Amino acid sequence: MIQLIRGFKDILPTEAALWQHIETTARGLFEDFGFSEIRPPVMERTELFKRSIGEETDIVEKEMYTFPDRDGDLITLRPEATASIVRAYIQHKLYAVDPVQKLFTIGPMFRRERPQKGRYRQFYQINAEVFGLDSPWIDAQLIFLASVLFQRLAVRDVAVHVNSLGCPACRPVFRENLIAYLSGRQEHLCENCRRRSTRNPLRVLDCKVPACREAVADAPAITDYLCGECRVHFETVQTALGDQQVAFKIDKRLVRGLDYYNRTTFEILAGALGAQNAVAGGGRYNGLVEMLGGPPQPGIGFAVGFDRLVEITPLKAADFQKPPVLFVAALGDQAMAKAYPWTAELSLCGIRTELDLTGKNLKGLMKRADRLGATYVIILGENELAAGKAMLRDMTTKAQQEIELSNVVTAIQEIIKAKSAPRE
RNA sequence: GUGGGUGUAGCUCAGUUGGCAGAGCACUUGGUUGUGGCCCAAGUGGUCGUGGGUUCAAGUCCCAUCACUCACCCCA
Repeated sequence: MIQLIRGFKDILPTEAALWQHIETTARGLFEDFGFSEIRPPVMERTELFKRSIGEETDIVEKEMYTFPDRDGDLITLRPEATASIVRAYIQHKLYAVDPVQKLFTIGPMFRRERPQKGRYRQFYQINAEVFGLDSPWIDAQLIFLASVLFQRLAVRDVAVHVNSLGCPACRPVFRENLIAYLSGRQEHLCENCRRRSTRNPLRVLDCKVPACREAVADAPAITDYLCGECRVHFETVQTALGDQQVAFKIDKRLVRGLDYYNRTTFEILAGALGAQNAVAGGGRYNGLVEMLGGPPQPGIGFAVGFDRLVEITPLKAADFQKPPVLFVAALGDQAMAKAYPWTAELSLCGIRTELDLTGKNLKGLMKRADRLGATYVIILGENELAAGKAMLRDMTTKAQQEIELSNVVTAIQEIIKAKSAPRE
């Protein structure tokens, strides 16, 4: 048997219902806050990711699905969405229409890592990106949006971590100080961090090796080196979050893996996830648009790990299934010939109708209707045909009533709509 | 890329010292001529992940391999 590729997975019908619910919730939330959907392709020129994410990152160095196209051009399955969205913003000159663009997208990403809990080679993200705004209020709003999304999905026990990475004016100063600090304690650092301590010293701060954590416990904090503008920016973000009762923690070790971040960065962590505990992460990337050939417009965005969200929401897939409202039990060829057209009519009217074609006897059909969770069963057999009627059974009350075959479609519609209307 | 754990029916899992391949659930049929859930009975269903080795005999022991899984690393 041919099996699916390692690290990939099927979203089966029973789970897909919950996925749809999460997607609908996210979509509705973003739209209410003025975001529009964008759907970039899942493949791009390799160069795009190299330049945006950074040559020295793990993603680019060893995790991308990259291969030559027929003509020899290198193309890559996207490991994240921001690069593509920035590319689209530039390529279609969206900034010319309005530099301010608030966009979201939902779709699969690909990274060739070793699979484990909460980590797949094809995984899904909900992304939100905002271009053209440098205001700290939008930083806060994005963090707020992410936390509202979790609330709406009944997710509890998440921790919002925020930090500021400064800007080209202040980060270099911090960087120099950090390098100086690290050079004095090389012997306490792991092999990775020794290598990183000059090349990418900020990454040392979030190393999880206990010895490294200890060694950098009293390392200089970026927040002490912020320039005036960055300081005010960061403070305003905090004020806004506080005003909206978003609980957060300043995490001076939060530096994040992608090269393009500056100023605000944040992560949302969930305890229930095990080692892969980040459900969302993002930050500001002023300069990225320009670096990729666009105008100097600021940007900020975040990604939510869809698969991880599915794992931590207490919502149950079973609650989102859509069982048939009406199950049609037609006994015999004549009954089937009669039932077939009006069954389709009911479906076209928006009533979930299941015309059973298994050819079982009535007992078997009733059993099947029950298992499918049908609200009503309509029985059409020889007796009913002879009388010009069909028998409608309410599966919860067991009450049965006869329906005239002459106007069976409208009669059933009225009964079903009368019952479901009060719930609106 | 590196380590640990696990692979037996559709699902969840037993399987003793190496000695006939098992249970519960699900499914099919019947008990009930055309009425579901509960109950009872019978039945269907197996490349014991795969390949090799040891043995009179392997689900069980050995080697290899694949898959899944958890962790390292990194991130959503």
